[in-house]
Amino acid sequence: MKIDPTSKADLSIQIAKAIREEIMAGTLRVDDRLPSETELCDHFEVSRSTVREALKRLAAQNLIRTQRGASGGAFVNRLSYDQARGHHVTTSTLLMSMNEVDFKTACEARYALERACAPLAVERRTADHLATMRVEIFRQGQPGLSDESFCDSDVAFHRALVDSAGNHVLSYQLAGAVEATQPLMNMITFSARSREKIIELHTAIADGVENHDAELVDEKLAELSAYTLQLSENVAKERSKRKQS
Amino acid sequence: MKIDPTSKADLSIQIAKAIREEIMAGTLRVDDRLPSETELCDHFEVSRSTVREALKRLAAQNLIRTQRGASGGAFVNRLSYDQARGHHVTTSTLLMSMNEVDFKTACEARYALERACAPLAVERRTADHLATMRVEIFRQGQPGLSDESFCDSDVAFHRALVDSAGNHVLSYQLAGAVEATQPLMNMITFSARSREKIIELHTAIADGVENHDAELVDEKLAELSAYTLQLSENVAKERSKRKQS
DNA sequence: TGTGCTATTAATGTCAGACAAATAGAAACA
DNA sequence: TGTTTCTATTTGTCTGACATTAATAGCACA
Repeated sequence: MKIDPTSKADLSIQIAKAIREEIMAGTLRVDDRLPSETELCDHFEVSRSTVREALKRLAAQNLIRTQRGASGGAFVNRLSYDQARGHHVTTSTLLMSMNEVDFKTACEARYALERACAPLAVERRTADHLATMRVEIFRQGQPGLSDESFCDSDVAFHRALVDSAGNHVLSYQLAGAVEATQPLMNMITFSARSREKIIELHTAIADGVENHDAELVDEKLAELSAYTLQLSENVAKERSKRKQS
Repeated sequence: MKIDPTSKADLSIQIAKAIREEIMAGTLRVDDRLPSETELCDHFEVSRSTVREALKRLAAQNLIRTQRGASGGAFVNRLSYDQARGHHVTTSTLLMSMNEVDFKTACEARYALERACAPLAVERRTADHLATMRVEIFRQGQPGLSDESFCDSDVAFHRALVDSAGNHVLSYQLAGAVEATQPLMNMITFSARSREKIIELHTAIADGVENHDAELVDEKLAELSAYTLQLSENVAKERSKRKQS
């Protein structure tokens, strides 16, 4: 746990790196307490501000949490799936918006991954997951539902589908693909799409999951993908037409 | 862009959040310069240390970069796929090690996703991707190759496979699943596994990709998955046996 | 003896002010 | 014109102080 004083990198970066490596190597374990800021100052021979900036870097990655008061300090944080998912979605969203990922690419990735979950989902779905899916479908059919709420419900439906595969790792990895692309997709297509058509496909998917019919689910997901893609192309055409005129 | 002075959350957290939201909303765009630290102090009515801690939080997430000197400052960073991938792999690795994800879950998630890429990979693979795969297979066959190098080559092979799907979003999302689980899988199984068997499967996969034979690739990936799982079970049995004696 | 209040203490959070270092651009100079 | 020097601006680091929070030990009192 040393830093290189000759390096030109910022001290707080080096210190954050040193501590991060201890966490990843397992030297520092979950819920272990880090030395106090003052002790870290002595150890790394830097000022408290520098140590604090390093700790904030780690906190921003959810690697540590801090607590005030006597017997407080910085503790190695157990990375929860929820925290990690939130981060993952944020990053994925930014990645796509900043790099101007085209709709087709996002859509393709998203459905490819979601379809990979389908076989596991139909095998393991619980009554709970099924109920969530049905509830969301019901919501989607309510008249007067705002576009935004419809989007939210759409995300919740797909999340239930993914979660029903009963694999935390899979759910986490998919969150980035599904939840980050969904709003993008909704933004582009919700003006043009038919809720009835979506609800019909969602219902078929839920039925497939309920009856352990992997093929049906796969087929309907493919349809959903094709429909979404078709919509986006229509919207794009419409836009270029409007531009010309 | 305001913070709530009555909130009990740390100021630096609130400030980071405020700025992050501007980035996500698009008010601050890629390469835009943030106000200087002094200006941010004035705006949020906090001290410079607090502003700096907030900026470090954002920097830790690669949302901004900073530059010293006149006309320096903090700039909105374009999230590159590589940066994001690195982060994603780190987080995924920690998530799995901290939550003691069992091997079966990790393996299942990983191959489910990788198989989802196969159809696209066989369709779009370039000569480049194919060459990378062949090179890695060749490396894997070299006698005297260390276990570690074999692992690295294994990761490189699978990454080439995923990349050949020609979808950046997909590659990014898969990095977490493939690169984070691979070392775990290697650690557990490399003592017991047969390199010949792995190389044979890799070769079959490369052949399948070359000949646009999606079914073959899918089948061989399934075999690889089954073989890895089998190995891990043997290792587990071996261990429990040793424990008893 | 037990219980509730208080003082202590140790830790993080925030502030203020200073200097160091880097860097771009302006100014001076050859 | 090209080069060097100076200057202004901005981030990086240091120092020292005080505020806030929270556990704990000690004390007074029933």
